[in-house]
Amino acid sequence: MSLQLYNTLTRQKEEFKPRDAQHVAMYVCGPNLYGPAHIGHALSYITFDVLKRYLKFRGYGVKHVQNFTDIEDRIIESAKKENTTIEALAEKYIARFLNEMDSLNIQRADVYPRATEAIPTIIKMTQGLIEKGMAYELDGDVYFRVRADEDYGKLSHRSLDEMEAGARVAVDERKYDPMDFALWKSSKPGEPAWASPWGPGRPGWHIECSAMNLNEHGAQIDIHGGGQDVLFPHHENEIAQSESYTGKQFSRYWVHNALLHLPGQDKMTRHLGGLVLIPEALSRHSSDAIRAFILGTHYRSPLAWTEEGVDAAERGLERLRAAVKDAVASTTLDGAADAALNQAAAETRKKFIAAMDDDLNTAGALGTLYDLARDINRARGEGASPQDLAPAQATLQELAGVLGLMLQEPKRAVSADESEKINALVAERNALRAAKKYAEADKMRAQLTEMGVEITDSAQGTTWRKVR
RNA sequence: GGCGACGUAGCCAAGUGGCCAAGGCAGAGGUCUGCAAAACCUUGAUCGUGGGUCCAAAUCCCACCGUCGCCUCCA
Repeated sequence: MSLQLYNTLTRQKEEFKPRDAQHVAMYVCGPNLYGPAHIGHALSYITFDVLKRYLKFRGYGVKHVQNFTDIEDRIIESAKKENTTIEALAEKYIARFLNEMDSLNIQRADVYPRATEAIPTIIKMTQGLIEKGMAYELDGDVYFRVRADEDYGKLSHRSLDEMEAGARVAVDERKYDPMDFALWKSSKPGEPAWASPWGPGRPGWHIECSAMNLNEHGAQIDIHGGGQDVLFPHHENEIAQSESYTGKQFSRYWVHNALLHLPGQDKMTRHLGGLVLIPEALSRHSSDAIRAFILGTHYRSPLAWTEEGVDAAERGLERLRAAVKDAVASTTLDGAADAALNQAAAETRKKFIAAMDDDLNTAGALGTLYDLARDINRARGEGASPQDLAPAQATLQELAGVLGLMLQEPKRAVSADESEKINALVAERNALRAAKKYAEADKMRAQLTEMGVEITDSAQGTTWRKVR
């Protein structure tokens, strides 16, 4: 079997075949930089991070391009509100965005082009579209002529007539068709502007992605991704522009993730409010837990963000983390038991791949990891040595890594002073235990718990960690 | 109005024609441990409702009920 991906263009799962058998050109729509990212963005970028990790796991080289939209009406608005420039605003949110994505263990894209750096290509494409009769100028604005594009609507599967019947947008009477959209917008005095054949202006919202794709990937790409909310009009318009300009099929596969919302509310999006920002989420949960929570549901199903849900994912993760810890027994399994464990690991790998091949069934894939974790933990209980467990543990760690899970104990930073103090208290308690003064020892446990220190006694001694 | 999705155990969620309907959380009982924690073992569902097709349906078809997304800026 090979990877099957749901393609929005054809509305079905298709076998994934990149143009080049070895390399995949992937473009994922990046954020508009008018404000901070939220966990809805996290969901989308985690989804495509897993897609990329899986493609690499399957042996492909991947060139991943993700844009930053750093010029757009809302950015101008936000800059005005914050009394700063669009450049400064963009820099601020780019730094913050990259930092937050790193915290979520999302691998960085290979290139992060910015709309403002693609202006020459944008102008070139706009001009080319005018020359082909696919676009027209009106008082310094340039519009794409949707009626000239015979397959306009093929991605979102709607016809112009249908859309116009239900249109909720105010109609600009100057345009040939109400659905014609701006490639170039003339700017008003005081607004950021670039020189163009049509006078000073700025790019429309959709053309930048077409231009950046052309710059970074060329005319054709394999995968174009984004949230379902940008399917229409953004991606529809991107196809229209790019294919009209190059005369070639733009992207072979279109992948869209469903949206995240809060219980009982609409999708999370910045202009509606009701946001959970990423630092807020990370202050309460590990990045593994956030990822496991998100990946526990298929990427094309909508997901309600709940603190309880993420907490549940965190508790489940503990078993996975326990499974990759060292064995302490000095004995070894007998040959049959050891072979059975290795067999279980091989089975897990197969099932994991089968699940991921099926349109990234991360929930199913995650399930196979829990099964393997149980096998490992059981073997450890039966006296497996570190050498016995190592191969299965390596498999678990590797497959978890495909989902971007690190399986490390979340630890709170502890100062040297504090550490010394805790060590002293733990030693004191152990002295009491050695003297069988258990009541007093338990009082000390309570005291440590009060301090946010969790202690664990075992035959090998007492370990502790700061949990809050 | 147009297009589309979904309804599986207390909660989350895989499975889309045929082995006992994955897995996680929570709950109950147990093993281990001075205690605790962890880990492990045991334990729960005729798959929204009503019809139909089929030797066989959670899985296909129809109807109904309910929830939701997109059609406007948005990951």
